[in-house]
Amino acid sequence: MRESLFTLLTLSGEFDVPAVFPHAGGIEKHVIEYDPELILMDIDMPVVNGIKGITLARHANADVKILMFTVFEDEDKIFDALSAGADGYLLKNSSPDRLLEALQQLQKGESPMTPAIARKVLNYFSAKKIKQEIYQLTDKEKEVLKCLTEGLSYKMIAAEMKISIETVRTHLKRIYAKLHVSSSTQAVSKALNEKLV
Amino acid sequence: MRESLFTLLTLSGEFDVPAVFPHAGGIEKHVIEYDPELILMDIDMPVVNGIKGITLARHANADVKILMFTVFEDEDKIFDALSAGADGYLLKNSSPDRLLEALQQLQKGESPMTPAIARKVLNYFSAKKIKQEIYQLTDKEKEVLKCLTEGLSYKMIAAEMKISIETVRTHLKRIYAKLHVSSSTQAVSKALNEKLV
DNA sequence: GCGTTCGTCCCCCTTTTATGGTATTGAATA
DNA sequence: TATTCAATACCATAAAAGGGGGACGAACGC
Repeated sequence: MRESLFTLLTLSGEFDVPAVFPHAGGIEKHVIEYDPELILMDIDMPVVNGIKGITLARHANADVKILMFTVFEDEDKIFDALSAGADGYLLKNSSPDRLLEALQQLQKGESPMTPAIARKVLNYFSAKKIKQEIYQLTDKEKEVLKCLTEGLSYKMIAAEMKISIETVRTHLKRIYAKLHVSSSTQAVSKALNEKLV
Repeated sequence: MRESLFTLLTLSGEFDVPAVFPHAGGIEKHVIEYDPELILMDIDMPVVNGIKGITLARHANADVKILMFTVFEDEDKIFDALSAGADGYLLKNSSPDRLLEALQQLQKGESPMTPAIARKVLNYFSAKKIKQEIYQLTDKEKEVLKCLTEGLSYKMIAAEMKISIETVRTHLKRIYAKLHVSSSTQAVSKALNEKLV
């Protein structure tokens, strides 16, 4: 795989491949030594995996463009890679032309992504509004929950909403019951993770 | 613009364009009437804009695929559109071929995105790790904070980490000081919003 | 060797939350 | 009209969290 990528990129005449490695071990040194513009990174590698590799490479050079080129399309790995600072994410079933195009886009500061990956990323933004309904929170309950996620205490929520603290309590009880939680942190966590507010 | 898109799509022989509208007014009715598989949507339109249009269209048909095709590339509009449930986001400077390809990808359930848009979306994920450093949380503190964001009580965190509850309390005190907060909900809120864990 | 940070643990005391009740009002609705 | 439900409010008690302090060993750097 590494061989054929090296050949592809070199023969394209567009890129110069100064080095190729079987894993991300010592990547910090390598990045400093070769000072590449782009890095093509797999995820599942021995010694140091690609996710960790991103972090390490970023540490050595904050500007180097890193393209994930891997077979993994499970959300965990994608989000881990993107969170670690990957600049693009292409699945290995992409065509050689697409890969070359992606590398050029990276040079322009853009972020090439396989549409299937983009799909998962977008789901992160939209999937929320659906769940919002299933808990059947009333408007007031949502308002209280929103205050809670902003870190307000019962007392502050009461002042903010101009209601008694006892009412805040009552709302919270019902919110907890509806969300099936039993503490403010759980409620905030659920609210933020599922974008209920 | 609408004319030429209609012509392009029709002549491609791949798509059938049942209707074209100058704005998103009455889109719910239109969606129900024509029951389209795909919708190509602009943002800046009179009467009802494209963002609102997404919400309305989704309301009429939760499964219809919506592709934003617009000149806007400011983050607000992008995130509003994606949050509202857009399935893809192409800039109008894309080639006709790219547009046709994008529509086909939509049919497959994928999410075509102009790499420049993807860039902004990715920034959302990675911009965080920067902040993660400024609070200078230690590894243990991060671990405690993570547990807290998962809704665990002090007692449960202590059990989970196999340390005394007093140690948990100490960690929390230091975390609160570093994050400049004074309650668990504030800490969880900050941690989740700024992706500290 | 000395200071610092980290991780660990303990005490005391106050405030806040959580849980379980009960109850009144008004609006919507069957 | 009777019923349901959302929103309001109160009480009591138990549990949890927050804020102040102090202590100690290990690791690290200077």
